[in-house]
Amino acid sequence: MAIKLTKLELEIMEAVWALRSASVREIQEQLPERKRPAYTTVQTIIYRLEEKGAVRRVKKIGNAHIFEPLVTRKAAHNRLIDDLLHVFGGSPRMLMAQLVETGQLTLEDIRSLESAIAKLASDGSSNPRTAATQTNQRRRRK
Amino acid sequence: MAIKLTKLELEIMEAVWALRSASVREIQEQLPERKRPAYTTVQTIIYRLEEKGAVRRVKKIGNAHIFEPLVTRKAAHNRLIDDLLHVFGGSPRMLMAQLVETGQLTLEDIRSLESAIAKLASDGSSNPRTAATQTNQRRRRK
DNA sequence: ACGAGCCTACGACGTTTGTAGTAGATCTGA
DNA sequence: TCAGATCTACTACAAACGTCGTAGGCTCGT
Repeated sequence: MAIKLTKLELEIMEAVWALRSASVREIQEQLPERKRPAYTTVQTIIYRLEEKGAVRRVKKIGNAHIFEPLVTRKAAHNRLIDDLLHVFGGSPRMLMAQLVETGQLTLEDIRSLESAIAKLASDGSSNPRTAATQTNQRRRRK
Repeated sequence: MAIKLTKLELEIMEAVWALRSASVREIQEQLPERKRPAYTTVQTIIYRLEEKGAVRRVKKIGNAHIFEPLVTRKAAHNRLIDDLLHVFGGSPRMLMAQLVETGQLTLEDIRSLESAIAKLASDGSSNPRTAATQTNQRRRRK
C-alpha cells in the first residue's frame, strides 16, 4: 500500500529518518534553514503523518512528544519510484532511456552499476570477469 | 521552467499527445474508460492546462475548439524525472540502485541498455567515449 | 511557589486538485 | 426551419496541502 506522501511531508520525513526519533522542535531544526516552516507548520504535518501512519509517538520527554518513523525511507522512496514508473508504462526502460538521452545517466554510470550488480550476484564467489570497477564521479548537467 | 502537471493533468495530456490535436470530446473518449471523468471535468482540466501553457486552441471545428499540446511529452516526463531525482539527491545512482534492489531493473535490462548506448554513441561517429551531450533527433511516434 | 518559556491541541484560511452541474450559444439533420 | 444534440463558459464545492496563530497546559530554574 505504501503511504502516499506529499512533497512537504517527504521533506519532513527526511528529517525524521535522519534523527531516527525526535521531537517536533528537533525535526524543525533539522530542516535546511532555507525552507524551514514555522514550528506549528511542522507540528501540523507531523500530526498528518501520524494519521497517515508514517510516524508514531513513542514516548514523552518533558512535555514534548517524541516521534519516530513507521515507514522506512526506502519504502517511501519506492512509492515515488513506482508512481513515476507507472507514468512510464510500468517498465523502467523508458525511464532509463530518457535519463541517458538527457545525459543524466552516462555509460560509465551504467557500467559501474552493472559491475556492482554482477559482483553482488556472484555473491562472494570468485568471478570478477565484468570487473571494470571504476570510481567515476558524476558531473552535473548545465 | 517545465510546467508542473498534476496526475490528472498528465493523464489528459497523454490523451492530447496521442491525438496530436483534438476536441474536448475526443480527448475524453481517448481516456481509458476505467478512469474516464465527466465531459466537463475534462473540459475544466483542459482549460487549466491552457492557462498553464501546456496546450492551446488552434482552431474551431463546428462549435468545438480544437486543442493541441504546447509542451512535449518528453519535456513533461523530464520534469517528473527531475523532481524524483531531486529527492534522490540529484543523482540517478541511488534511483538505479533501488530499482535493482527491488528487482525492477535486471542485469539484462542494464546490459541491453548499455549496448544500445554504445551503438548510439558510435553511430554518431563522434568519440565513442562518453555520451553526455548528444542532441539526437528521433522519429516521432504515431 | 512562580513566572518565563516551551509544547500541545485546535482552529483557520488561502490554494490547488479533482469533479461536475447549468445556462445559454451554436450546429445540424430532417 | 427548428428542435434536439453538442459545446462553451461559468460556477460550485469538497478534499488535500501548505501555512500559521492562539489558548492554555506543563516544566524548570530560581
